[in-house]
Amino acid sequence: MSHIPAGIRQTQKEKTRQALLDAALGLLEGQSLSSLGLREVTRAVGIAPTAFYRHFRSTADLGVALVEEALGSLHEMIGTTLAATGDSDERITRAVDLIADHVRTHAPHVRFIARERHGGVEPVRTAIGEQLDRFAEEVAVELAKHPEAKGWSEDDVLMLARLYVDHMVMTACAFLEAEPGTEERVADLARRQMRLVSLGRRHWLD
Amino acid sequence: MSHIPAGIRQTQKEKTRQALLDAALGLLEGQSLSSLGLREVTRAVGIAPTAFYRHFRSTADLGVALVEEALGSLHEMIGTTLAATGDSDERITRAVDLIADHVRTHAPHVRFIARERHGGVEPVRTAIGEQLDRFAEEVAVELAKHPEAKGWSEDDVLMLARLYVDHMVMTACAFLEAEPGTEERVADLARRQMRLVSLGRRHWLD
DNA sequence: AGTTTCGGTGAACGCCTGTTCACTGACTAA
DNA sequence: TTAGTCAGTGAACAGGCGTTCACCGAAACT
Repeated sequence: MSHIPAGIRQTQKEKTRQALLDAALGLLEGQSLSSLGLREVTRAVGIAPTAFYRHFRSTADLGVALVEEALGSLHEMIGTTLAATGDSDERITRAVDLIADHVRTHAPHVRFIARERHGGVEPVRTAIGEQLDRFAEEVAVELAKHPEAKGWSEDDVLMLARLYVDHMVMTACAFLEAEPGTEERVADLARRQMRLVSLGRRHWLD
Repeated sequence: MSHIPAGIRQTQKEKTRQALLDAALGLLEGQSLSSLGLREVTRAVGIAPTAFYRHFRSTADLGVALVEEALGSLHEMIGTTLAATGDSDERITRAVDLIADHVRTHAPHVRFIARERHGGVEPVRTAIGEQLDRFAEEVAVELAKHPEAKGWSEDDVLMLARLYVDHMVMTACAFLEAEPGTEERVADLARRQMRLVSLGRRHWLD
């Protein structure tokens, strides 16, 4: 008997909710959230359309939940990656490999974020923007710890952090759209771009 | 009597076609192309739904036409901007101002491109991707002309060009989402990021 | 054991959609 | 002047949509 109830009822509800999220994510591989129908999702799960309302107020609400699922778990990953040791090139290689891996294992999630970041559903756009802002702040904190950040203004650190985060998103999108077999070309491009940025970083205070 | 006929008929058809594009662009401020209905567009123009087919095969077809309208005219602008004289900082300032201006005067077009670049309609995604590829190549040609490109491999020039183009798109999106009054902060961030990239560029061959 | 809670149901509401078809009537070309 | 072209029409079809409501039955609480 656990302290948290987690009865049969709550468990089933969570399972159905997850099924709805999974089904929606699948359907969203080929369309945008603003054209995703509630009936479409419930049909894919095998429940009545009305049951949808027991879990989400609307498809926009479901979208926000998907943002959480797609990006919520990435915060700690970013922290540990940046805190890792190694010289600049090693860290760049590791970062790009990590992005490639993540896109490979979570393609639908990444596609959803790329699509809805500037998509037609305002609450979802906002949710993604907030998550990316958080990423940038977290990256900034890690960058500030590094000895290379000595003499940098707080604003300039954040500027660099945003550049890294946006480049990360850009790279993820490039992997997503890469024809099978051309991923290494994308990775090589991303690494060289990051190397150039790192070079600029080292000479920022000249 | 012009050599090109351009009779009353053809003129009217072109006018209606443009009205359809304009109406669609307006409707697309609040939704994605994949959820845009053909009836919705014709209703906004004030013609029968069936008349839509006289101009476009589908809404995807209309989307591709919108890509042409939004990006087709930008090629020469990019060329002249990069060919302009001035030191690095002046050129950066001018480029960012140009982006800000363009977003101000063509917000719906920019929003459409941002939204559909990774949107749910494949032909439109492809059309945007092709235009951005062309931009990158054109930027690469201009960069190669510059004395700073001495000793650079062709591949590295293209790498830098892609970074500039993607940063341009990123900046345009940032202007789009900037709260009124915060545009100068966005511009300042973009300029510093470009300055850092330019710094990396200068030390690439060290 | 009795009562309440609540995830899921199925019918029904009014409205929307893309596409077809035969059609009209102003412009065009002979 | 006559014949043809063709942008735009309006009705009809067969479906889709989001949302409402009263209802069921098993789990949860007392």
